[in-house]
Amino acid sequence: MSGKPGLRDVARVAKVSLSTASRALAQPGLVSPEVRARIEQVCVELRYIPNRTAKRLSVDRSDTIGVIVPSIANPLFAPAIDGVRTVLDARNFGMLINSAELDPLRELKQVRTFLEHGVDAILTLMPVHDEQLFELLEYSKIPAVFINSARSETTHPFVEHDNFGAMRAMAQKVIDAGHREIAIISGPRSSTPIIFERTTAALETLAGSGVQPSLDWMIECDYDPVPARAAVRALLTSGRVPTALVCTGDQHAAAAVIEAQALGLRVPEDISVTGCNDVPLALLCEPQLTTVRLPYRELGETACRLALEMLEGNTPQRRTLLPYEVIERGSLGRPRTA
Amino acid sequence: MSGKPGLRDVARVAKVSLSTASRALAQPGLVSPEVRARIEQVCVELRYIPNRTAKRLSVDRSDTIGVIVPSIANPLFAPAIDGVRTVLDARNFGMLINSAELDPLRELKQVRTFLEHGVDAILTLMPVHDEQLFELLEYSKIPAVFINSARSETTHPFVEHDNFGAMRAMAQKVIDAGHREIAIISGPRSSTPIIFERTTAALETLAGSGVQPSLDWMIECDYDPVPARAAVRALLTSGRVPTALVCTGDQHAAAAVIEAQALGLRVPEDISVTGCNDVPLALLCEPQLTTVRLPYRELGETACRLALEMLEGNTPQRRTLLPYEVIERGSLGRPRTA
DNA sequence: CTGAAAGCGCTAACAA
DNA sequence: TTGTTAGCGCTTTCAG
Repeated sequence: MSGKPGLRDVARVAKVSLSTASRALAQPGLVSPEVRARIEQVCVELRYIPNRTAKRLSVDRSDTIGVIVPSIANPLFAPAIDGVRTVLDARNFGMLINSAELDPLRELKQVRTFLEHGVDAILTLMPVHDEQLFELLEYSKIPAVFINSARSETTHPFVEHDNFGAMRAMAQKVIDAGHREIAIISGPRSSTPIIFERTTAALETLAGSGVQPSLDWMIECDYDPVPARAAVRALLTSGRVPTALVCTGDQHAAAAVIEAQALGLRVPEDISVTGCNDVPLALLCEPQLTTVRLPYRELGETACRLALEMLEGNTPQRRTLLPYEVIERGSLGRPRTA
Repeated sequence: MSGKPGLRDVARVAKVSLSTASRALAQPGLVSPEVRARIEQVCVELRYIPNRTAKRLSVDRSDTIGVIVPSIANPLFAPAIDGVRTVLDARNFGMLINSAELDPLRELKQVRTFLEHGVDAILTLMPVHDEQLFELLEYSKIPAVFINSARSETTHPFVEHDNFGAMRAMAQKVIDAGHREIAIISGPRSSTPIIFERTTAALETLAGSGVQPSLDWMIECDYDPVPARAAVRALLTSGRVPTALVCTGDQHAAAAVIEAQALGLRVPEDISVTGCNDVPLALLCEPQLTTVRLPYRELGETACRLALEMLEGNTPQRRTLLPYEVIERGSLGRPRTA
């Protein structure tokens, strides 16, 4: 009774056996009301704090799930993580989180660490994975769900945005508005399949209307404001100016609006701009961004629910595609010549 | 040997005792090289994954720390969390994270959960706390460090930005530029002491130069783009227009720039705007924001280091004040009349 | 340098 | 309904 009180102490003080005390807390129904009340009473008197580590060791369940994100700092993932947290919270589960910094080998290592820590399931938002990861997951038989990185070769459930559909819809809007002189601004296409998917969707959609952006109208650049703005400026100051800028992310779109205006172009009268994701920034722009909303919070919530379902022994659907929604605001208009 | 291999299996295959196997991994120096090599060999053959839960139970150390944030979604905290992660990563520690949603009672509950999970230390970014929290922390004797919420009554180390100094410096710059007609835009002052501190610093600095903003030039509003813009618009369209807008956050400043421009005012020629924090958004504005940089990543890093130091038995300094840096960009100029 | 044995705090048969 | 007992997988004295 020197250190922290354990269940053993509770039992002694309440004059019951260790197992009765254990049951009183875990399966209250199996203990007589009076005894249970007494035990609960003693718990607060002694300020008993259950030791989950010990519990975990006997039941081989940690009530904790591990989440791997490509980067904690990316604001896009914040709502997704928060979605996970929300559903975990309701179940009193803990969340171990780690950032793989976009490095598949780091992800692999982190999964191993999660395994050591005994997480019950793993969620990953990494866009690409190392081959060994799948082997490890299969070997350890731990439930895992993949967010935004489909794997046709494996059986793990995955949930993703309809990136293709979203971008196609957005591009179609631009076409429908009458634009034909269209430039595309995307993030580094090689970095993640998602950006590649969005770019492809845009391109295919334009092609469907006979529009084929020239190479210098297909820009890849980083998301930081400075390089993004520089890229837009370069595009807008070197020769022919498109009537519309289709961006694969709101960051780029915002940079485009700002930079276009700085060059004296009016948005959308002189040039239209569209984004993707619908982050808060889209509302800060003037005009506000016409964009496609992609539900990031739901991404996390859904993935987490799938994982919990697996923990209960069910086999959830393998693929979950989250819907998009085109949000029409002010940054898309008709081209001047139309 | 049916389920996952344990250290016991490793030992058997390597033909050594359980304790030798344990030592080989934990204190390699105490085991003869040949034996150690054999054991390590077997570990990979068997794909042995150490069980930290078991280890934790015997050594009463989890190599995990718990972090509580007011909100995961707030992009300001992301770098701080990432800072924590970075230093934890280097030590192979895990991070349990939770959001208290700005509710001190939730924080209390989450600390309790962390305690159950056996975290070695706790970091909290919550701005305010419930009284019981301190009692619980003291009772459980767990190392805890407070981020951005100083508590003179307790002995826990805390690290914070020099919010007062930062805002005073920024306000002084505005005064020095010649402004006297100054409005202040802040977040809900009651929500967190930090905002209150910044506002107070600004106010006191202005007062030092005999400037006393009228009540309708002291605006409190939410951080979301829409309410922020609305608030700025109201300010700018109702009577006298200030020559400078001092904002306690870049979000507000960005909204101010946008909205001022939408009303036909030039920044900084007609109206100057200053921010605080120096988030990426500051670079997206045109002109870019003159602001004060507050190191969020370091906030997390430092706090985490302090916690680790405590874990090693040291007693780190109680207060750590992080430096600010005024960043002069384009949104602050001289007033037109000056 | 290596092995045997005693737990860490809790759960879960199995008995009573 | 309650108690007894045997672990969960690992670390760690204490001997050898």
